[in-house]
Amino acid sequence: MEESSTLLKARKDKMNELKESGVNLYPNDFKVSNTIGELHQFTQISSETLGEKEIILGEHGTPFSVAGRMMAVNNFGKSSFIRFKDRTGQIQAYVQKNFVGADGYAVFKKLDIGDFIGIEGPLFQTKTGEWTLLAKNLRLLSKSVRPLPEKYHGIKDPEKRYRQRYLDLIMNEQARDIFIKRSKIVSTMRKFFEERDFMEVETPMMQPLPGGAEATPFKTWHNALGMELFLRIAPELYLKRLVVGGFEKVFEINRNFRNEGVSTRHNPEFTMVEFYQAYSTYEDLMDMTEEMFRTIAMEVNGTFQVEYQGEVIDFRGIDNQGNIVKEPDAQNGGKWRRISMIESLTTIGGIDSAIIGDSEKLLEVADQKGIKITKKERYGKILTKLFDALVEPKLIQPTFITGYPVEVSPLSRKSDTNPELTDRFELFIAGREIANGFSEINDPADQYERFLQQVSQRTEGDTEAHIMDSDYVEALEYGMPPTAGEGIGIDRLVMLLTDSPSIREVILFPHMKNV
RNA sequence: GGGCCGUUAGCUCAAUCGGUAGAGCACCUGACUCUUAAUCAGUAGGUUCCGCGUUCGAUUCGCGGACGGCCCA
Repeated sequence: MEESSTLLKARKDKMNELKESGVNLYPNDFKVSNTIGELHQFTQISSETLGEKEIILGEHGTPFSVAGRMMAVNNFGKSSFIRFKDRTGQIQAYVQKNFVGADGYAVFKKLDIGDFIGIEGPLFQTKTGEWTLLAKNLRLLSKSVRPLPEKYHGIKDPEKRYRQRYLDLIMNEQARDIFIKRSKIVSTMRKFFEERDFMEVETPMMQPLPGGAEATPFKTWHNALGMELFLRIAPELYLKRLVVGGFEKVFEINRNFRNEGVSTRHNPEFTMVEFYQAYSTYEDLMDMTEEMFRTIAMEVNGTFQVEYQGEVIDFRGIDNQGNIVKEPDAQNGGKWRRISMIESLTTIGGIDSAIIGDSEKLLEVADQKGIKITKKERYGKILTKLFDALVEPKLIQPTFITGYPVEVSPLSRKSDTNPELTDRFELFIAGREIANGFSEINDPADQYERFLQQVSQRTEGDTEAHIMDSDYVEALEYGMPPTAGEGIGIDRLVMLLTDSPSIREVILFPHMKNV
């Protein structure tokens, strides 16, 4: 309220006049009978059954009682058209001195765009046929002191839109739609898990040892316990402790925190779903992921295809003959492409299959192509970095990459056929990683060895390598059923399904520097 | 972290070669009882992101900084 402009002053003057004439600026006793969306439904019915020009009443034969924010006014002296909106939509109202009375109209004329109002009255059609709420009574429900952005151009400055997201939501329909869709995506996903007998759980966001991913954590401090805590980088190790405990199907949808830079694809806090299912493998999860994405796409967009930044992404998949399944349902669709990392490097990344097993030669290729890999990296890391640079950006249609090297997969079960590789996949869509899943290590001795390897990588300078979690190894020693688990980046999924180029468009309050 | 671009009225944007900073919407006053980016007349509104420098004179040129956007790492 410290800001003093002529605009604010003008509004406050009018506010004071209203107050002095006995108007409560912030009453709390107005009862709403219908949303604006419901009014539009009424008008559709009445146009068919009653014909035009009929004045229609609410369900019980009484006038409607509707509330919303005033967005525009066309004033004609003794009558005015206004537009106002609630969460379900916008409608026009007609305010006429004859109906609301001289005093009521005088109050109305002191209101501003942005004020919340309540209107009681029936619906009628104007000359142009537009169904309009006829104000028999109009009340101020909440005063807006600051002027809204311009009605036609709205608010565009991205910085302002993110810092003052409420203005973005008031003015920009597209912004609203993205977050409505986001909510629907999450609820559809939740329903998907519940229908399959998964149980939703919440595990610690503050952890004494950060684990379950390779990332730098945020640190914090617990005063009473006198101990350092880390904001979690993943819930993985806690969720698997729950599988040990007998919760055989669990999922958690929540925030993770990674202490890294911000970009169009990274926000320091982001939302993931992680889920674990006993007695299944990473291959089962690939099937389930296809079904889940189809279910969500259909529920949210009404189609199995989505256009993302000019590319049509197709979730339908292919049948046994290699043809796109023309009319799948969510369950009975085709499979997405599944290809091993090594195969993808030769067929998509263009690396000669003769040198794919030779670290030295691979480093030469990396150097030629300007991909920075330090000379002492192990084979598995070299493959992964080449993959990131040469293959990942080309994976536009949904593609599962399998056969991840052991070195980069410290929590994934080793393949029975090749102990250098793991039973793991990552899902790529539109050139970016969107999910990561694998059969879990449940041999405590193997897990212990993997942690040891990570610890030695850490001492060699890899600050993101995993740290030893002996408490977790102990949990495995009690026995964990054979299990597969997966994580899906919700923000990236929302970006995909809403055609958003930046992660900031799908996070309500993206992280910004202090001004 | 690096490169490029941006920051001007509440909002969306102009401002020629360095010469008194403008428009539309919003606001305010007035007219108008079917408008819908209403219309008409009038009024008012500025730390040109911040600092330093060059210059008779800086929104404009230079340097430094803040914040943001895009790209790269």
